[in-house]
Amino acid sequence: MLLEATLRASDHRMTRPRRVVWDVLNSTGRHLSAAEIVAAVHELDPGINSSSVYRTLGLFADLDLVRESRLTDEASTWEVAHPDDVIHLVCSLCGATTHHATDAVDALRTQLGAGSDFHAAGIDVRVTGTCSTCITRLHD
Amino acid sequence: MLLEATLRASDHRMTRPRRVVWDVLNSTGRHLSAAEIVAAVHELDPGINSSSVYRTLGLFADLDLVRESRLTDEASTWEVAHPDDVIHLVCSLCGATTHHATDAVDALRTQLGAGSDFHAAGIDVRVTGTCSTCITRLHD
DNA sequence: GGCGTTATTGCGAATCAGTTGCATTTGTGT
DNA sequence: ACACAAATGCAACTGATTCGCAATAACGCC
Repeated sequence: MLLEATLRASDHRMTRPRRVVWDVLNSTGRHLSAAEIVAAVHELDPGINSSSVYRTLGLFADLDLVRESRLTDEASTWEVAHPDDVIHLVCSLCGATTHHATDAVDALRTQLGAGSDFHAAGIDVRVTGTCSTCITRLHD
Repeated sequence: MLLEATLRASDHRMTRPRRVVWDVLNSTGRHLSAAEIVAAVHELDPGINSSSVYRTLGLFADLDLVRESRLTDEASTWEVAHPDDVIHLVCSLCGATTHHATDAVDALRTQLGAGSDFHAAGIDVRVTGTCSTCITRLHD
C-alpha cells in the first residue's frame, strides 16, 4: 500500500499503468532499463503505452519511490528506492549490478557537513570493477 | 605535450580536431557537455565536424585522458581526467559542479578489497545538494 | 451508485544526443 | 616527395525519450 498512500498524499491518482509499473519494479528487485520495464509491463498488459511508463517512472522518481541510475554508458536504469549507504557495484564484464552496504557514505556525509560549505542532499556511489562470478570465470 | 605523447604511445595520430578538443577541455577546467565542447571547438575552428568531436572524446576516454560523467539527468559531461578521490559536488539549484578531495574513497576501496568478493577498478562519487553560493542566495 | 471534473492515458509525431558508412583528406614513416 | 593507413567531414540514421492533444478513467460529491 506504500504506492497508493504515497500517490494520495501527493494528490495523484492510482491508475492501472502506475500499479503495473510498480509491480514490475518490485517483483524483480533488480536494476531495470526503461526498455525492460516497458517489456515487462506489456507482458502484464499490452495496452499500456510506453509514454505512460516513462511518465510513471518520472513521477515515481519525483516522489522518491524509485531511483534512476546511470550506471553504465548505456541507457539509465531504474530500481525501487533504497538508502544512500547502499552503493552499486557494477561488473564491467557481465554488466551485473549488485548492492553493497557501507558506512563510508555516512563518513563522507559527516565529513562534508563539517568541513565544506556544500549542503549534501544525496550521495551516489558507483564502483566499477569485476564481480566474483567473472573473476572465477577468468581462471579457466 | 601529454596529449601528443599519449597519442603516439597508443599508435594514434596528432590531428587538428584532437588538439582543439584538448585545448578546449584544458582551458576551462570545468565540466562541459558535448554540445558545449562542440560550440567551443567551432569558435576556434568552425571547420571541425561534431562527429569528430564525439569520436575524439571517445578516444580520449579510452586513453584515460578525459572522464565522462553522468552527473545530472541531462546529457553527460566531460572533463580532463583526475583521480577517483576527487569527487563531484553537484548543486541542484544552479547546476554548478565542484570538486572535493576526500579520503572516504580510499577508505571504501580498502573496505571493498578486504570484505567483499568484488574487485574494484574505479569509484565514482556524486554528491547532490546545495552549493554555498546558492545557500547564501536563499537568505535574501 | 451515478455524475462531473480534471488528471492521466494512448497515440503518433517530434526531438535530440550520439553513431555510422563512405568518399576524401591528412599525418607519418620511409 | 610518396604511399598507405588513419582520421575527417558529411549526411543519413538510430534509438531513447518527450510532447501535444483528443479520448478515457479516477475520484470527490451528492
